[in-house]
Amino acid sequence: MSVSVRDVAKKAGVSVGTVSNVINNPDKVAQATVLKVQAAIKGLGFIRNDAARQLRAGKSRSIGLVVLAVQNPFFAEVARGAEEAATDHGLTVLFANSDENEDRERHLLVLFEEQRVAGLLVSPIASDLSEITKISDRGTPVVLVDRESKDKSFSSVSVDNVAGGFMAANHLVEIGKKKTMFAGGPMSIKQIADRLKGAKRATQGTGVTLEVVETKNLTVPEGRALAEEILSRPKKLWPDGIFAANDLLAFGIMQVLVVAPNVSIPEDIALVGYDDISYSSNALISLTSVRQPSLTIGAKAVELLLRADQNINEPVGRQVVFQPELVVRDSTLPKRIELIPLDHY
Amino acid sequence: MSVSVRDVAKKAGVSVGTVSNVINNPDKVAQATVLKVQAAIKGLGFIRNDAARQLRAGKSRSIGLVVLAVQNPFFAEVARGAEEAATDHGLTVLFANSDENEDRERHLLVLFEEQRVAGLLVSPIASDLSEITKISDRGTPVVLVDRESKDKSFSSVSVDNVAGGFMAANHLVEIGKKKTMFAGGPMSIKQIADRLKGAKRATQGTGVTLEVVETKNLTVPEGRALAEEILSRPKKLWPDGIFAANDLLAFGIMQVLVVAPNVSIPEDIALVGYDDISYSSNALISLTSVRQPSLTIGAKAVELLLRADQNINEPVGRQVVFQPELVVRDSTLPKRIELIPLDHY
DNA sequence: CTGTTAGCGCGTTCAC
DNA sequence: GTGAACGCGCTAACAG
Repeated sequence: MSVSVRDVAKKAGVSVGTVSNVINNPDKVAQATVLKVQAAIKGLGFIRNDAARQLRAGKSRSIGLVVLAVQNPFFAEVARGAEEAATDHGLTVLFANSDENEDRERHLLVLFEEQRVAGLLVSPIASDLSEITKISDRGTPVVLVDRESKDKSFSSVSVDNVAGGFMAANHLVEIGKKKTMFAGGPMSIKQIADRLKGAKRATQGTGVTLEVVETKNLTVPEGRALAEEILSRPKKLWPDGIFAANDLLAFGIMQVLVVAPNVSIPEDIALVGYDDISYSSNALISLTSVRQPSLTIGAKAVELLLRADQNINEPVGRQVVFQPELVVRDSTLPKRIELIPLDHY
Repeated sequence: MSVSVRDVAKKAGVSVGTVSNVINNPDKVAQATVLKVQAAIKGLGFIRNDAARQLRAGKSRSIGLVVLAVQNPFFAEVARGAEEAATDHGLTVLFANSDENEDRERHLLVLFEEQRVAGLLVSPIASDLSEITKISDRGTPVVLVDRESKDKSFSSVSVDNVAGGFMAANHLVEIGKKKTMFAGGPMSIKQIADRLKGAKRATQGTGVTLEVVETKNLTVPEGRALAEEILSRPKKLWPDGIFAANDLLAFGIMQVLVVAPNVSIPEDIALVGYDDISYSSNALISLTSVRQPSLTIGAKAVELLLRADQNINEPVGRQVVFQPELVVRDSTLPKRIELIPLDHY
């Protein structure tokens, strides 16, 4: 089979203990011996067996990340952030996709627990956290991502969607819009409902109206259908500012409005999206959007994980809630300093 | 620490061997004993230690996938395909991101090799495959993804970019276009150069001209700039069909053409993209594009991996080259049966 | 059918 | 600064 420390020891003419020390505590070994052993390692192509190492250590140096969908740009960035933070601590992040499937999620959690990962970052599907509670009780630190833990039994990192909704709608108010619209749905998704709540708060008592349109989903075609419905109304019933609950929806709306002969963005209708996915800055009319600090979320989650690890006796988790940020672009404010477009793909 | 088979054995009043058999060979154990042991496992919250299991087995049940960028929709789908195929064989896929960074790639490969993964799927950055050759020589099966192995020493799964380029350009010829344009770059990327080669082959000898514009990159802004350059020409110098080397570039072109007052798509200018990313079907004018069978690529890669595993003595790898597929939409053919839009995000 | 036991490859004692 | 021996948790082989 593959070469082991014993083979290396034999070739270098030393004992296995010395080989181990060369790898893990080079300071404790004479320089000449170190070189001899390293040469043997290279020559034999020795790769240490992590299973054996873990078995001895009792823990691995990887952390598991279970997300709903890797293709979602938000989670992709969270993963990136987590990866960077983990690397700083000598850890590696292993991704897995739950695909919004509870069985898959369960399976992956077991898998990671069997691997005795140093910690688990989870954006859970189910509202029922009992499985995850058990894992945590058994000693694997868990941090919830993009979701708060009601009973504070876990640490969590999330974003304030009410604040994000407020920012978006408030921006429309500030640029002088009077008849605004919130578009998004389904309202059963807590994040969406929160964004609406924020929007209502921003318009309340300002004399600005807020028409609420609940959509079936948050896709481009849905946005396009909505925009067509709006254009079919008499012009006096048009909103003058639309807050779409995510960027895809906003793109759909924009596509239709851009080619309509008698509408201009943002003069007639201003448009705000949510998520700030990379396409936002690349749209024909660059889209004002609410940006979630996804990289930071990932990094913070890792940090909480490590903290939990050191300080197991901490009775309750820390709930970190980030504030989103409004990124103003042409769809609400035409005259501005040109930003350098992001080169994503 | 965590509960072990010994604890379970004690609680169930049996020996560790029996516990192991209950987990791995339930048929060999009396029904009553099985139930007793399972109850103990549940009661104690026993989770088997995979490190120990692997140490014994010599191999893990996961396969490693190293891609250039998870956020790239193409790789995201390859990953999905690999995941599904792996699941069918009781394996799990662990992703990691090389981020187009050679050091990171090297690091990840070592990590996976230390884990003694059952196999490795890699879309390598460097043209130098010597590192990967070493890994393969040491016994970990490797399959190259989206890249052919020149010397046939590995198995690989890739897509025929020449054929894809041919399809795209040939489609423009078939719908009666006479002055076509290829846009894309840099040509140092082999995939792009191949697409151009195919496009040339399709136009050659047909009387249709092919103007080649090498772009700096494949982004939306680059496409927009190109479209503006075209519009600034006298109309007689406009191309009547454009083949963009990827969808993002095509979107940029489309955005500008759509709002230009004196151009209509596809009558004046038809547009073909490449990759068929999910946004393609959602564009204002849905985009004709060349689709790579990304799911299938991932699945096939896993299959080759398993085959290599069984049949180590096979001297050379199998090179599987898939043919892409042209998906015709409104940007080249306005009147067609309406397709149901994809609901991605 | 069940119990006992020997390693898998490594890191970590301790003696030297 | 070095080497020999033990054990992490599990599985497989064999003995009962």
